[in-house]
Amino acid sequence: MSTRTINDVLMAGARAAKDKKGRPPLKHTAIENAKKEVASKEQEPSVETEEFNLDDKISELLKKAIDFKPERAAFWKSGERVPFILLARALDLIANESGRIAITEILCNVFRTVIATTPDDLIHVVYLAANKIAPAHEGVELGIGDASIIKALALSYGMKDETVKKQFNKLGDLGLVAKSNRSTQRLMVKVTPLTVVKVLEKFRIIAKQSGKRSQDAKQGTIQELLVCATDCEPQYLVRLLQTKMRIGLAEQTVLVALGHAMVYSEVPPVPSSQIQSRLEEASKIVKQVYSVAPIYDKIVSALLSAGVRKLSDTCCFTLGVPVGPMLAKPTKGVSEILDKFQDTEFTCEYKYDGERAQIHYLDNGSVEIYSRNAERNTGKFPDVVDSVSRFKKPSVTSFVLDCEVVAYDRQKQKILPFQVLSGRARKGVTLSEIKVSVCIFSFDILYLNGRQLLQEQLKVRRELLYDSFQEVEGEFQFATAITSDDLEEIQKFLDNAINQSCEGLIIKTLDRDATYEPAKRSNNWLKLKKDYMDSVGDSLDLVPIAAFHGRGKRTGVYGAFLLACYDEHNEEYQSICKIGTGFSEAMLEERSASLRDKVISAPKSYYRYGDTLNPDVWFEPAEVWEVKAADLSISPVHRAASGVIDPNKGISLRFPRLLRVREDKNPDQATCSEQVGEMYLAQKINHSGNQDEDED
DNA sequence: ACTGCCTGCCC
DNA sequence: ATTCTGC
DNA sequence: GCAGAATGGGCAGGCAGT
Repeated sequence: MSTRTINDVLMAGARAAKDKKGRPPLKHTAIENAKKEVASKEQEPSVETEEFNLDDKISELLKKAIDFKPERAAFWKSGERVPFILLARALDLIANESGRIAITEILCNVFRTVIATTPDDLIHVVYLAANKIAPAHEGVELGIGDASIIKALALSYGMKDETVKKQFNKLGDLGLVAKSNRSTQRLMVKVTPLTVVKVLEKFRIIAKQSGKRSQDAKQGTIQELLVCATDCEPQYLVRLLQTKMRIGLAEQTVLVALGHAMVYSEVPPVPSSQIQSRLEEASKIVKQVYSVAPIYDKIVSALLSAGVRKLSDTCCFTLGVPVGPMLAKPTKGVSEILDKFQDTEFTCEYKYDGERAQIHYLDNGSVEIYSRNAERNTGKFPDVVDSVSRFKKPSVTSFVLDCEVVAYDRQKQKILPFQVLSGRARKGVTLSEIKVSVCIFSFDILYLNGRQLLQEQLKVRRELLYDSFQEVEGEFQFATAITSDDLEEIQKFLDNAINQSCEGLIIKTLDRDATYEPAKRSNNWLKLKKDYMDSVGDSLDLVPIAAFHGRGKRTGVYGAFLLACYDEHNEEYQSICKIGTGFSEAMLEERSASLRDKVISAPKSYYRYGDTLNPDVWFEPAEVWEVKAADLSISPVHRAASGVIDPNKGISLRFPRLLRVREDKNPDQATCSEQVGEMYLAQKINHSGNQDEDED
């Protein structure tokens, strides 16, 4: 690193054009040339070739796909590495668009340009656009968060950490912090322009850096990138590092744009009469393929060599590679379910409170376990791996099971709370040192003995599941299920589920629209939890006593608040949770405005809270908000009802969200500590064996 | 060796 | 996880 | 209804500082 700096040779003209609209922008040579030159804003580089103006090139990306000509947008020679500035500028264009169609077209034009010039770089552009550095199951992580980026920015721009933090609070985005500080740097030394390959390479280096002084090393690598970054590059480098693009572009749109780009890149061109249907077909194919084969390297190389229509042949489900798990949509009650599944046969299953596990059993006898987010969890569950031989029938030679892994007390034959499961070690676990036993509750099968089952109806899949595996008490069980369309029966089943420490129900069609739809929240699966239902579940009246500055689209208002219950005995407010969801934008504005008048310079002496919380502002106790939660938990940081349940620890809320403001209540009428304690004890989950049946 | 902060990942 | 919002 | 972007509690594990 050290002496390299901003590439003014390349970008001065671009800035001139952007900053001062009246004046014609300067012209420039191609990048190869520019990087050999010593910078001088007025100078016309001496050697060779095509001149271009970056703004003109980039503005090509805004053209409708039909009118877009990749060669007009390209400003590097075919075969040369794609400059990162292409992507950064495209992201900047996308940031100014709100419609998904427009965003998709811009990205599609980027992909087409790369395909037409340097197809070898398409994979890198796709990775960066998707804001990934490797397939999820490979477990490659940057290990960089806001704190590290703040330090790196401070180092790069010669500022104090505190100054960066201040700007972060004001601007609500570290990318914008980078942007605003970059422009003050005008160092006149040559620099190598960033390429997409280089950026992705550095990101992967950051991921690999570990061990002693690795934080410094990572920050050094970030600095190397920032030093080479010009124009809007620092902003988007930082956003990529944060894994928060905040421009309305994410994976689904990348997949669509990629599919579209392949259609437009076909030779000979697709006749315009067919374009529309081919675009829809292509995006559908790419999305579908990605959901069963989430490896961009394979997809992109298959696309480039055989085209989008052959993608499904070349690139399909593989044992050992995680499939996107099917998800469910929230519903507010049994009647909504009957409504949605009117004339369709459906089944209800317990929704277990554990973690999703997709278990792959390969023909060679090896096992892989993947999380809901496609992380490889095999090393965390050696006990599950070990039990495969006990729960699979001998005829089974390969499978993929969809399950929930739940902490389980084998003595009492009872499900244990989620918090117990999360206490398990995660890396390099060996059978002998396991402290928390688990039971697998299986509810679906996606693959069996060489046969893919995704396209089969649930009725068929479930038969195969029941036939091919055997329950082993406390180790492997089938999810409890009933098939009924009777409202009361389902209601009762839901109550049973709750009584047996489950979260609620999952409801699924059996015959129609009952294929396995990877990674989609389809209407086929619904979830029903008590706390989704109006006037059911735990709701509390709590007092906002502090807040945190909002980020991104919440810049300028508070993004989250610290809530407290009231302890009448000690006349103090005890923190119980933070809250940041459930607010409409208008409501958040209102509450932020209202509470800004209640800001105090230090927390009240009668506030009890974890000292690691560190809110940005404290408030006078002034308002009462009704908040809903799924559960109450023993908290390591919050202080609510401290001493009531646990001598030292307080209670907190799981999944807190705002319901409404209680204009009718004063802060001292908030839910009190005793009530919080009672609510905690009332949870079925705490009845650890000695209480069989309560009420009705 | 202990502790606290940070990050990623479960929900 | 939950929730809201623009398209 | 999709896709994206705000935000929650809480845990283990890695690293830095003492």
